[in-house]
Amino acid sequence: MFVPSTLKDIASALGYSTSTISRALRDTYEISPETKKIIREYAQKINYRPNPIAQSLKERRSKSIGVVVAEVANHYFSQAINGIESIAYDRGYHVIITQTHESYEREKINIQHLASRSVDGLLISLSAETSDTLHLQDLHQKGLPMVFFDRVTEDIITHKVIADNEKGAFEATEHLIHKGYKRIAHLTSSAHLSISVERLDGYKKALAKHHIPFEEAYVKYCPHGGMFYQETENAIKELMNLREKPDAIFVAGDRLSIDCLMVFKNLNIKTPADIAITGFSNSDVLDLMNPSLTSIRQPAFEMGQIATQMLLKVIESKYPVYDFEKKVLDTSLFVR
Amino acid sequence: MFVPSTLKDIASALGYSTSTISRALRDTYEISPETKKIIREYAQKINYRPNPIAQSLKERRSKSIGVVVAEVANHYFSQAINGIESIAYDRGYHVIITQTHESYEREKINIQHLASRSVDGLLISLSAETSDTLHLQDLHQKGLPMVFFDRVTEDIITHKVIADNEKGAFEATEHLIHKGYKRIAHLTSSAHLSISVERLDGYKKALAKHHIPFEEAYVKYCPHGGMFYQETENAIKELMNLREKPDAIFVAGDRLSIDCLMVFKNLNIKTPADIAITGFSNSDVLDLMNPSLTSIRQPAFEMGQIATQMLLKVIESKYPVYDFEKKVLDTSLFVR
DNA sequence: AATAAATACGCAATCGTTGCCGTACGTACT
DNA sequence: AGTACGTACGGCAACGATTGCGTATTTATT
Repeated sequence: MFVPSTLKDIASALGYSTSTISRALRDTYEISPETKKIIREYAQKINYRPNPIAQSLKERRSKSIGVVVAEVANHYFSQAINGIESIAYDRGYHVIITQTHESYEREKINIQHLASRSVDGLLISLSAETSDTLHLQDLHQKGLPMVFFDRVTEDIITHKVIADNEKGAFEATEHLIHKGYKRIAHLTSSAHLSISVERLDGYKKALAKHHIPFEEAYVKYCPHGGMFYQETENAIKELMNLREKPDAIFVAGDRLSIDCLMVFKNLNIKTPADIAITGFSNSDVLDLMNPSLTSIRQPAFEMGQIATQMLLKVIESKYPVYDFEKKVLDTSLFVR
Repeated sequence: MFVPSTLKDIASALGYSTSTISRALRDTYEISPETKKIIREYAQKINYRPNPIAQSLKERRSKSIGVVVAEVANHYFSQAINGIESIAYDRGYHVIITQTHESYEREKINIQHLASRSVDGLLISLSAETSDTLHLQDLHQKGLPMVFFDRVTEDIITHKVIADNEKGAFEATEHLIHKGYKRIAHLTSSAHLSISVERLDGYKKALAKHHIPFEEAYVKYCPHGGMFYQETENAIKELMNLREKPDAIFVAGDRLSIDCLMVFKNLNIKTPADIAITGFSNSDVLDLMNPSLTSIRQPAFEMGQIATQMLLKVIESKYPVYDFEKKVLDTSLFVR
């Protein structure tokens, strides 16, 4: 079986105590240079690595951070993860990624697992199904550092990183208005997600600015964030069956936008002839898509980086942190 | 700071020894039902969770498996990961995902980290840059269970799961031949990757079957597996600058296929007018793409599942395993 | 020469959990 | 009454690494 060598192995091989080995390898001043040399060369030879499990137990930290996202197949999240890793690896932290697949239950399980596994902190983007955050409040109040990104909650006072969703949504909607569309629908994720609220606000503000009345019937929610294709298709069908059919739609989510294009294709809805569309998406293949999608892109990589920097600051702070920040990054509109 | 409660806390609160607490919670027969009840209720009340770090140290296993893939943004890999998780979670294992971004150095670091972090086993798909596998042979011979999927190596005798790459490549190439193309190029990842070799074989066989001579100049390699856009663009440019320009191209990789379409778009190469294309891809948005891509799809989810089942079988085997299997799954051709 | 200080290392406890061994008390049997 | 066994629990060591404290030996200081 797989059994790596330990300090004790080196100690008995070389005739020193484990303390001496440990100190030699950690370069403590009390060990003579010659002894250090002997020990280090031997350790090198047998390719000794300290057991991180034992270190975690001793030092009560694991030098690892847990990440909770909806799904890695989502371009926004995979880019954010790359940002997270870019910082974490540099600082000597390991990254443990978990997916909720937009399920509240899965989110609870994953977070519980990560917490009990002694991650030093958590980077969280809430699942679409999550409306109450008691499972997180509990951990937070016990002192587990956490930073939210993208899908945040007001229930927990900590660092947060989001895109300027309201502005992004405003621009996307206004873009449709400028193109001459007047009956603009809005397809979004579940209602309790922060991004849904903010993007709805931006949508409403754009309508208001241009004196277009807001129609409740034009707003469709997908409680599972588009995890089920049928959810999206039903929403679109309902919109298309309205007496006053919308002539455009603003979609508030990466997966949702793509799914929407799928629905259009399957239902043979032409765009922009039947209905025009803009949507949030970080996909890097949008340029290849037909129909094309004018998109709002979030700075996912930077968001991951900033969230990680914030988290590490809290983790490595010697004193409890009470001063938290909500960082809002700009979005960009790509007209296609 | 975040400090969860321990057996000792319960013990001193209730006046028992830690051994008794431990046994009561693990439902050992030597503890009286009444004592068990008291202890369990208290544990429930304070929401006690055993510390997995301590358990790992004691039991010399972590109930977690490490996954090494090129990048999660690749649809093939994200689907495989979903398959991996679906099995692992059911069996009580945690999944730690790492990305190589096709870098050999990163692969070494990640694997070393996972191994020393006491994962119970490894699911590996090699990076495009990896040509020697000494870092893995070492761990394997020390007894760390590992299963390869997709990008495998012959250097290590263990379970492997791959798609029928040769057949997939054969079908993709033959599809182009049936369409009437005769000068068929082949764009592939780095030459030492198993999938590259197998797909090249399939390509050659299809040519041979239809008496089309194999042209070395028609085969272009991307040593970094398409991680750099320029690599792909240069390869395409070289093909298009040949005296006898190819009239079709078979692309052997998910990322590469998409990148190829990008290059076509950027260089204003029309397909199929200028050049026809087929490629390996597990993207689920291919139907939305323009130009469209006839694709060979691998059963990624199943591959992840099977690899995980194999790995768990080795991990949980009481005796050393010497009988290994190479499972080959069928691919499917989607004509677009 | 006597004392102080520096050098170089070992011992043992600790992190949280588990498991082997021991034992006090009670019950049953010959 | 004496032996045997079962019940219900406690003590202790161990997993691997770290660290405060102790100490033997050498070197420096007055």
